[in-house]
Amino acid sequence: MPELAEVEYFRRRWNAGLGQRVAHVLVHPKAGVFKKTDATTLAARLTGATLDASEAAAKQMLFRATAADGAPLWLGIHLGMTGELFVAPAGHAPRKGDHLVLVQRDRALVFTDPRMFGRVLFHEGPDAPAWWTDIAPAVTSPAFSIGALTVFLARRARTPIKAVLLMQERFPGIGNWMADEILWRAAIHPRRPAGSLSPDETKTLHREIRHVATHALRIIGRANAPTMPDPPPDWLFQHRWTDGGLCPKTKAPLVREEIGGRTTCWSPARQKL
DNA sequence: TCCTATGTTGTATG
DNA sequence: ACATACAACATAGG
Repeated sequence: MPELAEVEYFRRRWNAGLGQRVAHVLVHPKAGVFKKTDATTLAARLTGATLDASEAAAKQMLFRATAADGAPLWLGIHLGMTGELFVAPAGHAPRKGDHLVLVQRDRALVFTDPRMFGRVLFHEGPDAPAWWTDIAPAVTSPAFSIGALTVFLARRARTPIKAVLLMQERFPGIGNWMADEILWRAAIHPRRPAGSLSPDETKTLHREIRHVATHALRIIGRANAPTMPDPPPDWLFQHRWTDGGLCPKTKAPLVREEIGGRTTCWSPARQKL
């Protein structure tokens, strides 16, 4: 489920636990989400630690904590395809798929992920780990310039633009639905080779990447609702999975096909090859 | 039963 | 070394 804005939404769900001590930690150490982490060490070091702050970048979240002995701890979570964070009562009994639970006095912070494409990362030390600092600059930051975009498209010249937009090394946080939303707004066909975009199209693409990211963060990422809000009905998002769905701009039928290994939805009336 | 799924990574090939 | 394409991971729900 989670792309840029959904990750931000889930990150904020754990805000209730910031500034609070972790009384104990429940893990399923053999779960696939701990493939890159020693779950036993993580559980031992987070027990008695205090959660200090959190951030989101790309599709990852970082929770900073201070161990009982004062050491700085860094907990990373990637939600994969089906991961979620939620807050439960302190007595929460972990169910299948609840891979990591930070139990505090007044609540339990739960990471659940049935499909287990998500990952938990852990680091101890004064400096932020590479898995956090190596994340590419946000598409809403000045570093994401038209020049940088142009260079990247040229390098991936023969790949369909849809597949290129999913590359996290340049478009951190963009996922399947955001990529389709961006191309639909920019009126660019998802099969267009990345190297075939004109300077004007590149400029439009750049503008719409920022537009979709900014507004998704505003609508979904900043929401406080207990269930995640959807974008408004004039976004492609609301229509992309409906059989016989119509383009909100042209009212013509939408099309779904696999491009770059992912189901892609577009409006043939406004996105031409 | 069969198909799909808002993601990443390893591997083969050019 | 770099670009490109695709299978594999694991599970639930329609």
